[in-house]
Amino acid sequence: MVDGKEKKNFGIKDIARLANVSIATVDRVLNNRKDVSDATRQKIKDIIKEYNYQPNLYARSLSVKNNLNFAVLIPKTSLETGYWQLCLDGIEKGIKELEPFGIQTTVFLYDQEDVRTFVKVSEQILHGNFNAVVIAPIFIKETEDFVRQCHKRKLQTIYINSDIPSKSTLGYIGPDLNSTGRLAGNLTSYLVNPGAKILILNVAKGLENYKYLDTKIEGYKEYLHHLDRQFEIDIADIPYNVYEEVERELLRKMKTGSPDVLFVTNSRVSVVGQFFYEHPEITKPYLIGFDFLEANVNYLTKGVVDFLICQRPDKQGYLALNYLYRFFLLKEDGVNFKPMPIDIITIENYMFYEN
Amino acid sequence: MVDGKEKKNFGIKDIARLANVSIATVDRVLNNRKDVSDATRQKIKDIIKEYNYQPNLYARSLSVKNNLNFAVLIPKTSLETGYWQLCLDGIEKGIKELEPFGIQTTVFLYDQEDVRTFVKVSEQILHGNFNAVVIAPIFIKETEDFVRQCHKRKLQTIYINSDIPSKSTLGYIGPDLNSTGRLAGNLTSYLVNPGAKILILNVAKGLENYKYLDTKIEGYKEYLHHLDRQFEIDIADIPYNVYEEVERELLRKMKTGSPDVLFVTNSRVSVVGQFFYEHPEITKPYLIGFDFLEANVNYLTKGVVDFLICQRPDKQGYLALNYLYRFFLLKEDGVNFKPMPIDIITIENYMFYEN
DNA sequence: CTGAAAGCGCTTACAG
DNA sequence: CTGAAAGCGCTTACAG
Repeated sequence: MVDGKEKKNFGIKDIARLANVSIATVDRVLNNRKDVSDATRQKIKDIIKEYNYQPNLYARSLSVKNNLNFAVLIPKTSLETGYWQLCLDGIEKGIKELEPFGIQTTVFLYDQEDVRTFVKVSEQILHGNFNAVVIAPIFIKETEDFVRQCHKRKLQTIYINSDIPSKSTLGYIGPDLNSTGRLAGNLTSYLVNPGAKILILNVAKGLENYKYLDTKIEGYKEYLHHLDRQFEIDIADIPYNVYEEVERELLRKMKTGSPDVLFVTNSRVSVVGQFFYEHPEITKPYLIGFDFLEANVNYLTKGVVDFLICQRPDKQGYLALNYLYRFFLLKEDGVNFKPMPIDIITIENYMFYEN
Repeated sequence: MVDGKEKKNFGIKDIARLANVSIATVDRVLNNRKDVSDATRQKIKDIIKEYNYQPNLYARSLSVKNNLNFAVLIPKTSLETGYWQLCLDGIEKGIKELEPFGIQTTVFLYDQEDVRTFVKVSEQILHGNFNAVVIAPIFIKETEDFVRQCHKRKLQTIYINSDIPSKSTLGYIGPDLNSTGRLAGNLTSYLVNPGAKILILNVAKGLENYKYLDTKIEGYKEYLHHLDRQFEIDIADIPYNVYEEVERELLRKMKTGSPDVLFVTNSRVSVVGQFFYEHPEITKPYLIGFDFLEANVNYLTKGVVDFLICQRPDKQGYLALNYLYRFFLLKEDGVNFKPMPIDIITIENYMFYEN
């Protein structure tokens, strides 16, 4: 090495030299440990400030023998709700990034149609040796019980995807559901004339977290009512997993005066898309729905779905792990509420989404 | 440390032990250096595969004495085009992340209204000791000259924000301009009836990179013509920096039959917003423009601007630095073309954008 | 073709 | 209250 004159980063050694102490003492000051006299502490702090010292996080990570274990508790993907796969993708990306820091993350999946599976895996987590758990709540009461147990055992918790009343220790990362509904209302308002017929389709009967869609619907209605344009708003509840039921309901609705806009409150918009694709004789209303799932994008490209509102489920999971990392390793504070961006996807920008 | 049983990461030492060689030899294989017999090389490769060895990038970064110097060459922010500040924000974020890796990045700003400033700083870069330069091209010819000089000196180049015909070595990260225009056309199509009057406002006369807006306009017209709905499309070129000119032109246009949609081809939509805000007596058409600038968002919240199409300028700069890091440190390949997401922002989702 | 040793910037017992 | 030394997982001259 004869590069000689190259500037090294200003590091802990330099501080020690300038302060006439050992690096161990500098380390004590940096990490706010005790056992340092006020005089030396102040001297070192001054030097840190003067030279604008920035710790090398990679060196820190390399030397610290962290033993962190994180758990992730989310629903498993089903055919009907490919949504959770996206969430898992982001989580897996996060897991890979944390591995080099010596952080082990274990994913636990539960069946969102079977509360017993939730209880079962949540107990596994309690008996495992975890420092924190990322939770996507579906079963409100059981999640509350679980979180209470976690806190007893000093297990940090953080919610993603949907918030519930009883608080986690580190907050919530996910969409603001009311705003999500309002945005759908906003888009709707550009599509129709005063007095238009609007049909809200809740293709969610049978899903446990069904209730949380109400917040979206409220936001939607609230926005439209506020415009005061005499819209005729109707709502239909349909089982989430039976195409025939959707078909029957839609055929019925279409007979009694076709709506101008169909607002599907969740990712099941592809089923509605399928209906209009298979019934080309029926004039298609504008169609708005949620989530960047393959089936949904498929009907978007066919021109059947007009707008998809998306909330980056992958980013939620990724960010949650990232926050845990920062909380434990960088000692930063928790989040409390991190609203995700709400994206509008059409046939002309879907191809650039999320890369 | 008496944690004893905790699993260490499987590392270079373990490979060395299993292969009965020294860690130096393992390193040679890992980094594809020569001076290793085929037999040992194969043995080591097998072990790497079998145990799915993942190098600790932070250890690597810590040990490697990299001497990388990057340059960034972008326009400086002006009152009229706060856009470049956003770009700079992302670049500064990237710079901070690269610092712990011992990478020094220097930002050079030029005046997009004065080509001499571009020539001047680009020469500084050539005489500095840089390994790569991130360029936001405005002056086509001068950029081409500069890039040619860079390549002579083995300086890697990468474009952001807008692409130009003569190639950089590492590609382009930015929006696809034609698609951006098409998306605006797509939104327009939802707002109007057949035969509607549409006015394209090119508030860019006097800007050097004026021409590149043509690509957007082409995409816009192309999309609308394709719909075959007898739209009446008009276009107006207006100086980019004089409100009075915008006012005069708009007053004139409004007299000869008010358009239904105004499409402003760049970030100057706030000036048009200002016009309608100051002329409440005039019926406002739908208003579509570009970029998440404070002034634009301001008129979005006032309900004057309807849609802002945004291309994450901060992310471009950040990604460009990230790619350089990966190219030099992780030895990954270049990009060639990385289209940015194209976002649609309205009064109901702007508050969650980009956090 | 191969290995022993030093070093990257930090943290962590341990000894005083 | 303080410091010397070992170690995190890699890379890099240097010696053979």
